[in-house]
This record gives sequence, structure tokens and C-alpha cells, in this order.
Amino acid sequence: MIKTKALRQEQIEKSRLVIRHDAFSASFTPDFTPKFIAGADVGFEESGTVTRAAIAVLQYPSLELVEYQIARIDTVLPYIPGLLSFREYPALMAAWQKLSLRPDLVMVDGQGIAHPRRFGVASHFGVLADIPTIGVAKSRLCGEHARVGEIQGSRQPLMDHGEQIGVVLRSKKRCNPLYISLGHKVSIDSAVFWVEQCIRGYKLPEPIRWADGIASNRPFFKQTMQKNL
DNA sequence: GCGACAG
DNA sequence: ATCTTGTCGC
Repeated sequence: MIKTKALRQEQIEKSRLVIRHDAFSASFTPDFTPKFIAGADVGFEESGTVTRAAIAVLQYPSLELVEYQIARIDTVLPYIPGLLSFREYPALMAAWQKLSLRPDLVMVDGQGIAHPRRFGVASHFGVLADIPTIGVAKSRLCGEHARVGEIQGSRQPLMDHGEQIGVVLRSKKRCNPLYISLGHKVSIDSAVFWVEQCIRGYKLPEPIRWADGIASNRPFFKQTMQKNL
């Protein structure tokens, strides 16, 4: 039996710890520019019994891969809409602890505060790892928004009960838009800004695209992976 | 009661 | 998420 009630309550309590403004490093300044931006992705293997997390660290602004780590652990929870973070953050933390570099910012595949209780996986991971995070999801969990323009760069605010919880961005023409929300220690404006700075002709920002590619062993990434590292 | 519902 | 080839559209 899964105590969904208690998990939801935990989200409500921990969501108070989310910092919704820019608070990068100790040397934070208004014109702060990150040196390393990471991307995180979670997948499943062995019929879902194994949870696999991959984190790719890219140098900014060149966006070249400088490090990556993969962690595999036993799956602890089935997928339940709204409770995704409890299923994914253990593996994310495992991969995180293997990292030798300390990224300035992490983009996570999933929602940040664009969540019923304002505590999606990007926020959950950000708070526990105490690192600035941005939620980049490929589809909507909650909230409403006007139709997004077809041209690249078009955007619409994602609203929920009168509150803006994110931005829906057309990162690439003819592709479904991205649902961007702040995860932790990054303002919504900065979240969208950094995602756009990491777009290189593909729908997904490079950090997440790399985390995705590395985790799934796709030939191109595997090749560049060894050549670069 | 019915529909929605990140990955 | 994952199982998977070809195929429609720009």
C-alpha cells in the first residue's frame, strides 16, 4: 500500500522551501553568468524495476560536454501523476553524488513549480541538493494557457488559479512547446532566459538533450562522448 | 460522478 | 517512461 496522502502532505510542506528568485552562488550578482549548466533525465529499465538517472554537465557558453554520470537503483514507486518526484529523485541524487564538478544550474526533465502543490521533480531535486534548478517538461501537468504561436520563440504564460506557474515556449518550429517553470533559486524570467540560451536548433535545450542521449546510448552521443572525454 | 493526469 | 518501422509532412 502506498501512502499517497502522506506524500502529498510532504510536498505541501517542502514546497515552502522553494526559493523563487535568482540565488545562484555565494558570489551572486545581477549579471551572473553560469560556467557549468547540467541537464538531468530519468528513465527506466528491466520492465520498470530499475530506475536510471543521467546527469550531463556542459560548459557555458560553448555547451560542450565536460562530465556525465549515470546511476541505477531499484525502482521505489510506480508512476502516479503528481507524485513523480518521489519516484525519480532517489536516482537523481545518486547520480548527483557521483559528480565531481559542481554545476551552477541544473535543468531537469519535468515540472518545477508548475505542479498542483508547486513541488514538481525539478523543485524537489533542487531543494534537496540545494542547487538552482529549472523544470523543462514536454507536456502539461496542470494550469492553462492560450494557444502558443507557431513561430520559434513564441510563448504564453502558464496560469493556475490566477497565479503564473510557468511559461509555455515554442523552442522549435513544428514541434510541441516546452513547459518551463522555476525549480529552485531561479526566477521564472531567468529560467526561460537560460533555456533559450541553451537551444541549439533542437526542441530540447542542450543539457537535457545530452542527458537524454547519453542515458539511452544513442550512437551520436556515445561517439562524441568518448571523443570529448 | 466524470475527466485530467510530468515521466 | 517503454515497446518499435515505416512513413507523412515540411
